[in-house]
Amino acid sequence: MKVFNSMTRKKEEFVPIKPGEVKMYCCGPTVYNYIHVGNARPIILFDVLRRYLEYRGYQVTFAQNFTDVDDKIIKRANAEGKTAAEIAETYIKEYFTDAHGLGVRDATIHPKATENMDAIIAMVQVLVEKGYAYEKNGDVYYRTRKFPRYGCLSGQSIEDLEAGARIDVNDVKEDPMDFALWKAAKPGEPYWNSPWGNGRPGWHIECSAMSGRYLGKTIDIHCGGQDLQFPHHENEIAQSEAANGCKFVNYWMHNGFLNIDNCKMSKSQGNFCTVRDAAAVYGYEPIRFFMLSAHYRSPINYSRESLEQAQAALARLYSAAENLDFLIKNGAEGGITEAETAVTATFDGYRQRFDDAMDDDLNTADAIGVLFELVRAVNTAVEGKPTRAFAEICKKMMLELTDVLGLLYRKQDCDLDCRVEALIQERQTARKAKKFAEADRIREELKGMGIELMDTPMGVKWKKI
RNA sequence: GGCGCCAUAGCCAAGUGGUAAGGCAGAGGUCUGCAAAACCUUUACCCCCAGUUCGAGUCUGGGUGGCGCCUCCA
Repeated sequence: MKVFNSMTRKKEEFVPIKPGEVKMYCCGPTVYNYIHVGNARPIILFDVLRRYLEYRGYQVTFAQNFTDVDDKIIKRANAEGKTAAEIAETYIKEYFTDAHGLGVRDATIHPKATENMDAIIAMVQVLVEKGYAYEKNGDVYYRTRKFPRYGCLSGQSIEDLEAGARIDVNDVKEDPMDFALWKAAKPGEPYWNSPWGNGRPGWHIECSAMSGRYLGKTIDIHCGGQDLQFPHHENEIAQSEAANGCKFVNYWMHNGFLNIDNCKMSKSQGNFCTVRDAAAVYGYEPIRFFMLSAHYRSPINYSRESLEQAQAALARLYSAAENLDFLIKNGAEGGITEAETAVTATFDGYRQRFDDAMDDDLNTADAIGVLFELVRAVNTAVEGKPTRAFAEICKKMMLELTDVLGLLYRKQDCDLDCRVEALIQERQTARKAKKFAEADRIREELKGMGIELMDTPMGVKWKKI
């Protein structure tokens, strides 16, 4: 498998540190609000990366943190008269509602900054002892000039970075590029005890500390949005490598932005749309499909049209899958025929092309193309009256690929199923008696329930619209 | 100022130098009591100009147009 490494800016063959195992870390959300559609992009994408690695036989340990102490959380807590912990807890819960809705599996571990203060403080201490950090009035700052590789990820020297830096008046710091590892507590803020007095961690240190604690000093893959490349990931490198004295990350992966009206969607710009709101209009799964329909490093534009196209494309997938379910119940008995065997013989080719696409830096768009080609082949092969056994093999093949992408996870509603089946029976009776007006009336009634019927030689199929 | 990205059909979007995947939308057809789904057919001067090459969407240079990071941000 090849992945584009943001550090070297090249596609590289992926070689894990330990054969058969992958340690990956993804920067998770700061929990002060519902996640927006832009936040969902890395969450979905790296869920697919994890699924694909597992599909290829790797044992994956995947850590995704929650930043649960931070200025924005504190600000919101104060505004609502709650504690920061309450705000964080609320939005962690909401995060999981959205993530599960989007078909995202839980990471192996979801560490929280507040539950890892010991590791964070210990790491800051090491940095101070090694001379990479200094304390000033209860704050601790990282001395960027002490770390020669600073800027390696963003491809910039400290001088270049400073030249473009916006005004940052802070007499406390030795250098404008220095960043906070620890912040002295201000009145009304949550704090923890430390060798430098009461305070809380800076944003960057938690990822270094938790990545080290849960995955080890050197990890295989570290991922996140492109906007984290600088300064967040740059700072993580500086912290981890200075403290641990070894390479921090072998492969850096960054996803492109999600735009809205061709502008970056971000909370700070206020042009964001929450996953919750988008899902209310389009459903969760089309959001996932939309994200995977383009390459992860390209910018994508969120729009009504894009989401509606994703809905329609997904409907084709569901329609094929449900068609197969129907045939598994109603198809011909007996072993698969010669003609059917000829079709299943082609399946390895689809799988291979799918894998090739995913191997090429996670080309999900290409992989989806292969999936649709498979769908057409299956749809064609299944015309007439196929055997149940054949339908079953086709379904299995299809699910094998959709599972890697995390698609087709929509649940069945058993209660609804029973009512629908009963009405379909009534309509069939009417049709046999050639009472077409009555039959059409029932079809309309079902349509009102969001159910669409399809008459076939093998019986009536139905689906949710 | 520094670093970097993108430009493929009406729309979305892949594409190891050998005359363009896939999806959506549109048109025609097959099937159907009527439908729906499905299937078949159909839709591309690959932003412009040079260059390298037997051959370029794909490489090089130069334009034009759009975008990102250098500040909290997925």
